[in-house]
Amino acid sequence: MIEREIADFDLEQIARSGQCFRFRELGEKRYSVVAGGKYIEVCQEGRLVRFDCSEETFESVWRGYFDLDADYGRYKRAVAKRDQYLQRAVAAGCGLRILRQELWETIVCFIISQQNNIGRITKCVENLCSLFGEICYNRSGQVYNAFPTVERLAACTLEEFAPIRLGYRARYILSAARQVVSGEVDLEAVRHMDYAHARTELMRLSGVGRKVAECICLFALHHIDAFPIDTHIRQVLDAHYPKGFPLKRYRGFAGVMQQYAFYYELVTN
DNA sequence: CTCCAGGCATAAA
DNA sequence: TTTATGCATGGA
Repeated sequence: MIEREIADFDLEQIARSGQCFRFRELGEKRYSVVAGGKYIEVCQEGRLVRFDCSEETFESVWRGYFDLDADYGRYKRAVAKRDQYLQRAVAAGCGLRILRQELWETIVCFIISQQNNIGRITKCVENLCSLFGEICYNRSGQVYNAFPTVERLAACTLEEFAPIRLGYRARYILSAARQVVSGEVDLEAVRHMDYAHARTELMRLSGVGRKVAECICLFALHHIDAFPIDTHIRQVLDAHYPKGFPLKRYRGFAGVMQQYAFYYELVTN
């Protein structure tokens, strides 16, 4: 069991922020997460966060996953004092973090996310994992499913996807998986590209347009200058930033501001 | 019944 | 290059 006092960290906000669909609420401020094939239970009391794992696993996996080495106070202090909207958004989501999620998993989840709502996205991801994800056991001997590998999904047929209820996104995922397995799109290369090149390359995948590619860049590749504009952010920009969002002010970490705004819309609507 | 949810692919202008 | 349209599903 690892215990840490962590500033600017709120497990509940992170779990509800809609960047990862594999958090499960176990109890009061207590969640499980499956990421990169690994299972962990985390709980929080005030600033004290408990990670149920070994020191080695905490250092090699979860410190990076939860972005614990970043100084979110610095991001928050950059917010313009007179920007009332963003000030409120940061106050509402003061414990958010940009996670470092596994690339293939993030590609699939955000293909599913298009023209969809978070509740149904979560169900689709659950269905996908329980059908095609490797069966694993946590430290208590409970079963969980890893996220399906790209090879496993590439070997599927559209008919096998039917019970997942992916709608028209099923063929996108199948095609994207085959593009990766065939080498047509090289994810290992994408990992080493800068933001602009990674986005362009990801958009070659079927079902991945600009918005989904930017989400993948932000939530998997940690290009935190990515600023995905979805329907909610569009409304925020129209209502509060008629002259455009001040991207220059937040150059290098605009994606963090995007996440504060997205979460704020989530909890206030 | 209609409208909408973290858009995308395709065709047409 | 920008702008219209169809697309699966389920909940409000």
